[in-house]
Amino acid sequence: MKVSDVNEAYDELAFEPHEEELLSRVAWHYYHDGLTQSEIGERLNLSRIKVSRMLDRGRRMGLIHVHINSSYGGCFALEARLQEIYGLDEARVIPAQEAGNVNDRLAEAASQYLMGRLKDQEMLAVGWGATVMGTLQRLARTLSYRDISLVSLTGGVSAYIEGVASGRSSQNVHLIPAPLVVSQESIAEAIRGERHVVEVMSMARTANYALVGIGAVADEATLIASGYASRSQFEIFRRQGAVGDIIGIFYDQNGAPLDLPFHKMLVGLDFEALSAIPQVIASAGGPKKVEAIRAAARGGRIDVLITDEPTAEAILDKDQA
Amino acid sequence: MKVSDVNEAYDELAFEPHEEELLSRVAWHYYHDGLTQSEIGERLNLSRIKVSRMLDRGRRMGLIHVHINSSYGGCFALEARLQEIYGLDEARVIPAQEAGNVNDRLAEAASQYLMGRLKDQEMLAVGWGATVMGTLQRLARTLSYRDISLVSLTGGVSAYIEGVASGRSSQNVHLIPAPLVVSQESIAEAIRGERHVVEVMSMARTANYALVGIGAVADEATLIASGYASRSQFEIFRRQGAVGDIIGIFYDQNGAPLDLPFHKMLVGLDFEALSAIPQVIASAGGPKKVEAIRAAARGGRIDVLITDEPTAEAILDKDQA
DNA sequence: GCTTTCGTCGATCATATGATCACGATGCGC
DNA sequence: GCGCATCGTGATCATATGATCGACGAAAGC
Repeated sequence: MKVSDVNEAYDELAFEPHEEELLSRVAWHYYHDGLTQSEIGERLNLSRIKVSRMLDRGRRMGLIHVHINSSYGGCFALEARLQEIYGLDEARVIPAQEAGNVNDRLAEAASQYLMGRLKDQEMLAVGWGATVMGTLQRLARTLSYRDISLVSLTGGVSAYIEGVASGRSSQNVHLIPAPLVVSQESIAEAIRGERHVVEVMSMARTANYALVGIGAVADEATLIASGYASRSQFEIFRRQGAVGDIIGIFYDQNGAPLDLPFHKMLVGLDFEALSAIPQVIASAGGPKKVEAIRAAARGGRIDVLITDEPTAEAILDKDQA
Repeated sequence: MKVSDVNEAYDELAFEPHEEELLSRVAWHYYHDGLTQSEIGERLNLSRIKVSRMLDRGRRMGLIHVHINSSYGGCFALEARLQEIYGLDEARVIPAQEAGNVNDRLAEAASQYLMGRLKDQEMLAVGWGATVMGTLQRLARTLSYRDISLVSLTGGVSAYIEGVASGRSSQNVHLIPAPLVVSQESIAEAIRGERHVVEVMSMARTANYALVGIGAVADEATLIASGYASRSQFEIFRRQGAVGDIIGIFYDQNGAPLDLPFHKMLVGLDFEALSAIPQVIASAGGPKKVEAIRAAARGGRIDVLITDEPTAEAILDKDQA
């Protein structure tokens, strides 16, 4: 009775500034002093439930702001927007940072992500690319302790996967024993018809996860550096509307695969098969890849994107319109 | 089994940057997205209890910072320090603000404080001063609805309390029917011996709260403005070490009352009687009063201090040494 | 090499929190 | 002036949280 009287009188005269003071005081006690809501209520002659409601209002009105004191802080908002706009299962954005190679840090992030996600008995299909290689190297230690199978999505993977797989029972590693690209369509067809290749490829279709890189249609592309394609080919691809590639398959700005002779010379899965894998994880970053990543995301080519902060911002900027 | 395996592998490679990322992510989900700890645990393959511990660590390490978006935000830290340093029961600091008279805002804060604190059947003793008057005016509406008794600590109060008390049953208001100061010691003694005065003063001793102002020993003092004292008297008080007054009693920088002839001409309670009241609430602010407030607080003359932000800062600055 | 100590883990339980409900007051429109 | 709607309140209960405990595993020391 007394208490309610007090509160009545209190509220009767409660105008805005006082309201704000009380709210701030409650918030201060709660967040700064670490008092419980009951303790605050006792002190300020408020019911516990009222304190709870005030805190709720304070949070919703933005009076109480929680800042995460970390370079990652700003990244999570980007992740949320990437997930929402492109319908991704998950996005990981690593903070901008001068020190350190971006690709190394992306590989690190990708391996962290996979380590937390891979369960025993599961199978990981890997594509082709520099970031994928880096990720696998970092994953090697974990994989060797665990019952995880590796399978390649394309040819040309053996070059870097063998070192990674060394020391572990080879029965869990299944590679397509061929290059990524061959010189003639007929040869590609022949290789794709090989029993062992067929087996590996059908196994790849059963993988739980696919880890792929995203390539830009730029002269610095790994495909060119490694001799699988030439600059003039890239120039042609670009004129046909190519903005990027995943496992050697070039796609347009909507993420739709192009109809290129080059694709017929690839040894590996096609987009349809790739999409059938439950979760396609792409790790890529850098200014040149912005358009390639955006198109892949828009086209639903990937389920999980791991990139860096400036790239994420650039991608989202383009979709503001 | 599987989950623990994952966690083991996870932690095995857990080095600092990854640690920070995970912590930030947990904090983001918790504070920004409003997920429960269990939900976060599911998503990130962590046990609920571990999420709880990470949040705890994040808070203690300062990774998670809660900001209260209000001008009051900075005041609470000052309040806490005032309470700690001077052993006050409570301190209230109102934010710095250009608009509005400081004394009005102090009176407002004091009345808010009292409204929240006064219970039915309780008695409030009031001293003399401009801020006290303002506070009572604001309290009037509340008091008239409630069973709160008013009593004066000194003479001279009737001048402003009558308007406040108008309309309510006078039986709850007990004033000393005399001026604050008289011209001769003998007159003061005579008044203090009057039956009615004795009664009111003994009633004042039983009050639950005392509300007083703090006066500076400066030419602008209300005591001078109202003709109770002269500038030359103040000059003498100052030379004797006076830094301020409460209910007409001047004290030195340690809050100890001085032995002045002036005190013998006062009609009201002395410091000893004042201190016997459970809670002495002082409301005062402004640059001139810094030293007066500080001395009163140091000397334990008051239990609750209501002041403004710049004054609180100035007071505390002086005690940094 | 074995033990000891430390730190971390998850299980359990007490507590803190917030969702829901029903009530009473206030203010509005008829 | 009288319902009616709306809001804010506290009571009750389900859930979320964090404190405590024992156990395990890793690193350090004998």
